[in-house]
Amino acid sequence: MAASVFPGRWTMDELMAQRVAKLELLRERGVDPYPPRATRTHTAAEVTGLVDALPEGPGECEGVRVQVAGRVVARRDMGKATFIDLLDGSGRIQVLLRQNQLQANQYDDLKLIDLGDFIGVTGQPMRTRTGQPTVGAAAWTMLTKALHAPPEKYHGLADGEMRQRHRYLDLMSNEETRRVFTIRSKAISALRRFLDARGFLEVETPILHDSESGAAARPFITHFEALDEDRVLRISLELHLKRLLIGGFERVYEIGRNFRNEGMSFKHNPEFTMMETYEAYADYNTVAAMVEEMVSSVALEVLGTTKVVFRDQEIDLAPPWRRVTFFDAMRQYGGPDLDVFRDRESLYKELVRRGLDVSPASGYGKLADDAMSEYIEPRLIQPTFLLDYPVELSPLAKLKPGNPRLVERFECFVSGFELGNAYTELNDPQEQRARFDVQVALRDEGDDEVELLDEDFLFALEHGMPPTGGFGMGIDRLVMLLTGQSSIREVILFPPLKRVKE
RNA sequence: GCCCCCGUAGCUCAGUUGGCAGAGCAGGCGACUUUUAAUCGCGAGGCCGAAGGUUCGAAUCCUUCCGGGGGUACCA
Repeated sequence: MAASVFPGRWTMDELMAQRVAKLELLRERGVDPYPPRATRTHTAAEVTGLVDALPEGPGECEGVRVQVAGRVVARRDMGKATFIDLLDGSGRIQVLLRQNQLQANQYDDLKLIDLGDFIGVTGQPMRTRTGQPTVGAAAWTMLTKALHAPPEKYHGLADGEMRQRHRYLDLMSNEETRRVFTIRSKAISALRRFLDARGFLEVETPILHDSESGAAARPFITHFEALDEDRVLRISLELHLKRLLIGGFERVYEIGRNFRNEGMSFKHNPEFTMMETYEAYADYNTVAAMVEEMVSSVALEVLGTTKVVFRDQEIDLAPPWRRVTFFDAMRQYGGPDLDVFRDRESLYKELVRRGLDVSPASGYGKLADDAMSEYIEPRLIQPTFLLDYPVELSPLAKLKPGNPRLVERFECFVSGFELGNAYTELNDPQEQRARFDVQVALRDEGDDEVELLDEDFLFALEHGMPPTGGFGMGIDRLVMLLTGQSSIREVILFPPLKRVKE
């Protein structure tokens, strides 16, 4: 019995038809099922607070009248009394509607209320026999009529595709989903407070870039009609933020979306939220101290503890975090000794001998990175700074004094994945140009995972950037850690999905 | 890109070696003035993701496609 209500858009099924009939009945009586505003004097949590102040046992808040509003999420019809659970932004509150306490036809009209509707209720806070905080209703009003039934009330919405495609249904039916995204929001606020309190200035730099820069990744390409030029969506915030240090800002940060046109996995999403910080007169040691304090204090503020559970392992984010060098960790975890395999050819042969699937086009840096991913990364469960990377892997970081093979760089790892990345930033423009040239040469040899030369950035750098410590952190991954979610898609409200084809 | 798994009522899920399509929740009708996954009674609800094929007979077996998940490759 499918009739089209809105041709070309929906097909009305029986359940929807019943709801539309109720809506039309309301309109026939002159009741607007979508009134322009509602008055609310108390949230669900505030009513609960009032009732908690009552003495033990059943009772009422004498002389107190409240107005609450929310979505109808459960309903228990008892004959001449009906219980309705309302959900608002603060939580649930039970409403008790009794026939002899309501005006005129209001009790009979309860049949016009369906699960999923928003209603407002005026009444007296009370505690029931079973101890449940409740609003004893004197009147109710329809605030918004819902035309579709909500998901199953006990199990919620379980289908993974629907949870992502229709996140609002997931949010309205799953408490855990609301918790995850509340924590996400609070964590980002806490990061801002932490950095603001340290004198960092939050800035916004362009998302549309002339060319990809600041990282090695395939970009999304778009077209700028007014200029008739192609642009790429940024893959990194780095080079613009450094320009601001050159301009004289001493501490800046940006929290924003990066876009990398690459694969998706439990820890990769094509658009992801990155936070980068740059601090003048700091180096990677200063940054490491800040990072461990920042992450642990955010956890403490948002969760009340520095201990989190991720993939069945308890992780303590409290400082100090372990520090180990790239070369030492490689030896410790049974990888190739990079002091022995010092050039591309020997390292390549060694990795092949060890059975790693490596590309003959890769440079030394990429090979070292491959070995790191194999031997080190999965082993770093508790928070760890991996220090001092091969120079070939890090064209934007400053050389480590006394060792021309290494740069002052760390990545921090938790639960076997990378959380952040920091450099003592390279500020020698001639050295920077030479490093870019090496990258270009690598690209010419077939390694396409290299950074592009950015002439405008080099011009800026030639004007002088103070000694600087820079840091980047994947916010989505931080939220995964804080919420215990093992898939990045669970911490992104609207992850990308394929179009549904007819 | 490749491999594996999944898709059944609005939602959550059963469905045996191929033999008439099932339950709970939601929704409808009825009973019930302190329930809270309310309870009880009666009815209703389906193109079994789509299209082909095998078969007397397909939700079930085969092929292709669509969508999702997991792995892997690629990728900071």
